[in-house]
Amino acid sequence: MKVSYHHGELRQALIDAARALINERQSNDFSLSDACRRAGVSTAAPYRHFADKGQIINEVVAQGFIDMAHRARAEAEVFPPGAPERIVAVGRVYLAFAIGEPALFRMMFSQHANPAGDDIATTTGKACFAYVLDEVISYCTLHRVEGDARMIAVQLWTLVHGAASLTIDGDYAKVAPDIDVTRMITSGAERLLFALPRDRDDLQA
Amino acid sequence: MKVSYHHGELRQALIDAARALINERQSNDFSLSDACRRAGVSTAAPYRHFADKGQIINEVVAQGFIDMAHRARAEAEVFPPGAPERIVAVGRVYLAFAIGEPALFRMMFSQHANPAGDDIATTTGKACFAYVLDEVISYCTLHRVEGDARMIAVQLWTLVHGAASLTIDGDYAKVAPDIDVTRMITSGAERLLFALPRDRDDLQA
DNA sequence: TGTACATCAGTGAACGCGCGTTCACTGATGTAC
DNA sequence: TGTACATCAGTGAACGCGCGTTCACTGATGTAC
Repeated sequence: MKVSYHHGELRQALIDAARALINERQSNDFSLSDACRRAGVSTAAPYRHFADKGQIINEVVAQGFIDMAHRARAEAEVFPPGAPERIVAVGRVYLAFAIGEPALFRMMFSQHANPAGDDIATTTGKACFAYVLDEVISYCTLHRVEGDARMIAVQLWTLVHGAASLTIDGDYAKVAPDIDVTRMITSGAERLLFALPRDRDDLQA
Repeated sequence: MKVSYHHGELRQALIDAARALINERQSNDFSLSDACRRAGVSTAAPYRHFADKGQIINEVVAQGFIDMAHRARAEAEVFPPGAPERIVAVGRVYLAFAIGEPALFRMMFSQHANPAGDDIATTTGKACFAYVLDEVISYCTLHRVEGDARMIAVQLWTLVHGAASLTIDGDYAKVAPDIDVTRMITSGAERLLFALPRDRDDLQA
């Protein structure tokens, strides 16, 4: 029930509406007018709170990163530092986030940073990525995993990110519909983390 | 020089124009009118060759897949069957394609297939993915690589795809600007292909 | 506690814009005889 | 080889649409005295 002329929480309401629209339409080109309709205000109202549409998108992306990092942390911190389950938890949250809000996920990862790189979306994105990498690096350090910990962390991130992308874009379904994505990631992560390289000629071109 | 009233190659010219615009604007929402301008025809002309804008997009995506598969094949077939360089070549082409035409790459992989899945974009996409997987599977089979060849193939695909995505979206730059993507992929691929699992408790949750 | 008033957060109408698509048309092309 | 004519591949003007944004405005809120 609308009880007063002033909305009170319009800023956040518009961000929420935009996020909902992005997810419903599975597309990043939601319209600001739609978001206003959903929030129950006129199309001019947003300009009290945002400079333009782009700023709302930035805010939505930023909140996405905050949510994702928050969920990952919450799931990981159940386990003690160094527990392998922490890495599994982070990966699971990453994949679940992509499946839960695919269009938002795509937007989060395809914002080309402004040159300065100091907008809210870039900042929160960096923090989120850094956390993901840190979990793996901590694990590697604690367990003296062989190899460059930072590179292994990037490899795990890349594997999970690729799996999330190919899943939500329906590409696995086209050519490997039977694949169990979680199992695929887990087995890949094991090999990346724990593998002893065989003594053989390698892939170096 | 326009020599005749009839264009002659308008169909392909429009596809080319659309592809060029997609790449120039780094965005999938190019306008059909722009493509017409570029091809030097009126905005009504496309409707002699295509039902609607969507059909042009499908065609662009399909040609993208055909190009990518063609290039990968060309680079791979320089080496004899079973050579590890074949896999490297396919991965290199995959990454180079993404870097060369990032917006097209994104469109290719985020077309949600129509329910029937029988449009040209889906068909060529399947063929392209299948070829990528087959290269790895053949290698694994020939060299009796330990583990499920199909799963390893999907893991390599996923790793390369993730790397391509994170590269073109500028995400590595945010948090690991020093990473050498090619080296990261190569080292990851080696571990995925040649690793002997260590005897230890694993990541199974 | 009451009141005057500055500030704030909305309204609703309008704008210019570029879009995808349709329409009746016209000039070029290819073919049958 | 020449001609009549059906077909084809364009034109250019117009359409309706929804968009992001601006504008002058108004009603609600909060505060100083």
